[in-house]
This record gives sequence, C-alpha cells and structure tokens, in this order.
Amino acid sequence: MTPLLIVILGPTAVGKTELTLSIAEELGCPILNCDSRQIYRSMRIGTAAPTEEQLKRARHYFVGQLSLNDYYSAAKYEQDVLQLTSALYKKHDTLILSGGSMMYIDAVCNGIDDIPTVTEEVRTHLAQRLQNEGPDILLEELRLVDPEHYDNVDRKNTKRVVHALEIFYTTGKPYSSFLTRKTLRSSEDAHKRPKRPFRILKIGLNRPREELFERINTRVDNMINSGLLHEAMSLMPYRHENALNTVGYKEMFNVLDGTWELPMAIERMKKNTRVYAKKQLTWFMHDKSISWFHPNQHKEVMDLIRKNLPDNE
RNA sequence: GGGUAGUUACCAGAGUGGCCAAAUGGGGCAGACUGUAAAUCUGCUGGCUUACGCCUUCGGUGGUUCGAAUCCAUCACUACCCA
Repeated sequence: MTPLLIVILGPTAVGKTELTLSIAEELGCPILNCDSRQIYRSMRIGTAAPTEEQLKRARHYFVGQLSLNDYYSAAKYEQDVLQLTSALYKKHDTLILSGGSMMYIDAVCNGIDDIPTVTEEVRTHLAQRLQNEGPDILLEELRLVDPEHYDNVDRKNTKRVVHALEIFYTTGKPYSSFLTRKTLRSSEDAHKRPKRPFRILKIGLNRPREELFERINTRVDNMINSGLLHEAMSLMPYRHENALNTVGYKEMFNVLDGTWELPMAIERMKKNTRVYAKKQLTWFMHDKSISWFHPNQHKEVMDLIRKNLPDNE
C-alpha cells in the first residue's frame, strides 16, 4: 500500500488553513505546513500563521520553528519533508502538505537539483563586487565562465546572475553543470522526476478574483487590528534578514521609520498581497495535475480524497 | 458681476506647431522562475486577434496652417481670488 500525500495549495488568503484543518481532523492526520515564511518564529501576525487554537486541532510541522536569521531554502525543505514523511508514514498512511509556497511544493513533488550551498565568504564577496563593480561586469563574467547558463538566464535578473557566479566560485564548476532537470515543470520530463515513496494528490483552492481580493483586503485590515505594526516594531532589529523581506513587514518598516503614513502602508500591503496571489496562481495554473475547488466545496474535496485513500487502492 | 489659472488616456501628471497614440508615476492585466522564492525579474496597458501598418483620441464647436494636444475665436465646466 503506497501512502498518500495530499497537497493542498492555492493563493494566499484563499482559505487553505481552515479547509486543511477540517480535512486533517476528519482523517486524523498531521499537517506539514508549506509556507516559506510561516516556518519562521515571531512573524505570526504578518504571515497569518495558524493560531494557537488551530494548532491544537491537528499536529503541525514546519510552523514557527526557525529563527529569523536561519538560512533556509526550498532544497532544505525538500530534504526535511522527505525525512519527516518517512518517519510519519510509519504511523499514518496519509499526510497533508498545505501551503502556497510554489517552489517549496515543487521541490517536494518534483524534486530540485542538488546544487551545493554557497559559502558565506563567496556570498559576501560577490555582494561586495556587485556593489562596487555593478551588474554588467558580473554578467560579462558569467558569460566567460558559464556560457551555457549565460544563454538561459534572465540577464536582467541580477539576483540570478549573481547566484550562478556564487556557485561557480564556490565549486569551481559552472552553475549549469548542476542542472539536470531543466524543464522540470513540463510534463514531457515527468520521467526525470525523482521517485517518491508516496503518491501525491494535488488539491488546488481558488475563488473568483473579486472574492479573493476582498478576502485579502479584510485579512490585511485584520492583521493591522491584531497588532501587526507592533509585531513589526519588535522585529525592527532584524529587518534586513531575508525572512523579513516579506509583504506586510516591508510596509510596516516603512511606517516605523517614518517613510510612509500608516494608511498608505496598508494600501500598499493590500496591493502587494494581491500581486503575490496572482503570481501564485500564474505558477499553479501550469500544473495540470492539480484538481481545483472552491474552498466551500468541502464535500467534493473529501469525495476526491476518499477515492484516493491508500486503502482504496 | 469682475479677474486669474485650468480642462490631456483608468487616475495623477508632462507635453505649448511636425520627432505625439502622446513622457513619467500610480493602478490594472499578463508572463518568467531549480537554493534565503511572501524573493527576484520581464512585457502590455486607445482600437484594429499580429504589425517597423492602418484607424480614432488630448473639454465642445468653428477657424488659422501643408501640418494642431499645442495658435485664434467661441461655448461649457472646474478651481482660486476680488466684489
């Protein structure tokens, strides 16, 4: 009997948490959270992390377990999930992975190439060079060092150019030499995907755009009322950590240092969240293996799940 | 009643004779994506399914001119100032 991984995904604020919880309760199975920011501690309000009451309703993993300055990535998440699931499947035949971090979901479902982790020295050195010499020189360097990747990267996306160089300087080998599953997301390359010891059932949640945007707006208002500004204030010392380069916190930091008035920040936050939700949808829509539902369709979702439960195989 | 400034695309706002379908910003829409991804980056945004091509736009109308968003007349509206 192959165990099952139910993946519940969808744009931010669509209503994943609530549906996930009720399904988890019904099936009596744990929830592996898949949200690249909820996994950090002390960002509860701004990431709409599960509340204490919600956490009590099912066993949760990957919620609030990292410090703001911990290094993390989709690749680490993949490893952590694989390790955890192999343990959990001894007791459960079904697990739920729920969240909206596209790349994390992708890493778990389709795998991610094994690329060495960049050393701190190389990272800071290149950051330094980027500042001193500018992006053009680094891009030119990439062309010499890794012509193959030079042809493929988005050359205007400095972050990616720099990363390829980081890998080169860390390993002495071109970044492109580490990529084996280039078109991971396209179905023709399905055979290149790693075999998982579980079956995957992807359930996508979505709503009409207007409805979703309205929920985003009220969620932002609720965050503000719940003390987001206060939370952000306590995180000010860490504001330059990557974890806090996040919708919601960025805007609050601008209020705290006097750049913006609060109403302006709230508007920006709503807008940026809407943009993020759209980005998520753009990504998810490529994945033809997702079955889509409105979050209200609890019954329909459960029907699909029951059909796929391991003992029904 | 008098005076002054103004009316530009979804919004704000540049443009004061041809290089203007019209800068820039906002908003909106669409897309890319394998290592801190809630990140980072890109394209479109008058219409014509595509266009270095055509058509219709810069408050209304009428003029001047080879040519007008830009100049003139007039009407309408808006803002501020003086009565």
